[in-house]
Amino acid sequence: MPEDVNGPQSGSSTECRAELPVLDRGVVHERADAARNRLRVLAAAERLFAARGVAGVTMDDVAAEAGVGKGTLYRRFGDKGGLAVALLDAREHELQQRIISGAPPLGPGAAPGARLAAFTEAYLSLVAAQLDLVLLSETSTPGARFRTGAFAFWRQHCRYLLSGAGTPQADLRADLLLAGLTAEQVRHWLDDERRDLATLAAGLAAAALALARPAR
Amino acid sequence: MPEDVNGPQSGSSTECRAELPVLDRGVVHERADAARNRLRVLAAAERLFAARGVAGVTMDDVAAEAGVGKGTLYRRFGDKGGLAVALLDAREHELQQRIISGAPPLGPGAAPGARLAAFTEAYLSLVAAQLDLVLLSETSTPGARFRTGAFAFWRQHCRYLLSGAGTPQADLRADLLLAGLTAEQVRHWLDDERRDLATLAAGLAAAALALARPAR
DNA sequence: GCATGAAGCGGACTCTAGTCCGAATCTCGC
DNA sequence: GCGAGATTCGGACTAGAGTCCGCTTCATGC
Repeated sequence: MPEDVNGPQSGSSTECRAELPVLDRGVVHERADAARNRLRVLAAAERLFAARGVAGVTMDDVAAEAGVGKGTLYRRFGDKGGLAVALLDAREHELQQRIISGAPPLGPGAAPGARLAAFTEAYLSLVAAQLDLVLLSETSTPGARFRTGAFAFWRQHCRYLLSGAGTPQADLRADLLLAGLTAEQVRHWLDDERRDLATLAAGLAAAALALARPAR
Repeated sequence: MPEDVNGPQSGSSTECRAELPVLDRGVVHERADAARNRLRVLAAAERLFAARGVAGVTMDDVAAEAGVGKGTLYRRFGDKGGLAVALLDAREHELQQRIISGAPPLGPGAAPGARLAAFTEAYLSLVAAQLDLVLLSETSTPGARFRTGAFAFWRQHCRYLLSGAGTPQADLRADLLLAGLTAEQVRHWLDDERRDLATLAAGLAAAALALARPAR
């Protein structure tokens, strides 16, 4: 396991540091060739994934399409999951912004319960829209899910809202809610059980509220 | 993906068919050599896993230790996860029996909420006791978790209890609760966050009850 | 400019899961 | 018993993820 996963790469999130853990791994000095290759790889991966599906693309394919060696790929992104994380970065960041400074009920201003329900629906739809990538990012390595910066953000947000709602053991319940929003689980509901996304979102939002209610 | 995963192998669960989906794939005719090899493989796997840990054992190792070809291994168990499922079979079956015909609050007789809490704790401790095997069985293949017979049992049981408690969307919430009991999640709580098993059990049982409460 | 050391590069290599198919073995009807 | 046909066996083979390390390229101080 490399220590440099997603090195300098998400270089646009510095506001909001005080409140929530948004990562901006030091935007130290990225060498020109490194930057060029990073962009090439990301573009190549996006192209290939779109064309052949995430499962139909090997790391060799990505390296070849990007005109880069495999070593470069791995030095940069750690593993296949790291590549997925990098590709998801923009979308996740956008949702993070809506949470931090967007309009209620997702953004600040609404009651914690309402915000939690809104978050549940918004996050579910992000996952559903990028199912394969999220799945890859969560399962490439055991426990990968818990190690991404994005996860830390979602968890922290849920904990905050649950605490605000007076929920006992907010930490645990935040994890429980997020466990239900795993790509694997969402895929199961959507594909295997053929549930309707909107209905699922409503059901999960209701469940989140049940979880949030303070002890009687 | 083979179609014969875990063929004739869990040949001891026929009672309780009416109430819950316990699988006993036809105990048709297992050839003598096949039976001998199945036992050898299971014994070899148990030995190796105990000695070197699940992660430190390859399928080649198991085949060699069992004195059997790799083809045999795969024909029999489908993949590494199938082997784990077979190894877990006995333990899971025992819990299933306690649920079906054991003493309350786990067994019949107690109120649905109490049974749900008891199930949560009992299942959590089963998972914790066999973390590596359960992890393997759940993650060897995407969606593997949802395909095992054992999972169908746990889910059905939770659905039944939640319905009995008057919970809206019992199906969805059963899945949500079980999502919090995946090996990945449990491992995270136990190993990464170093939570205490007993406290975790209590917290999850409480969360299960919150999930179970009927809409106000 | 240019020397120099650090960072980045890339492709050959390893390791393991999973597949395939000819050969061996078993079961059943006679 | 015994032959026929299906089932099982087993090890060589494939594919793809991830590692390694000598070579190249860059950025900085002079």
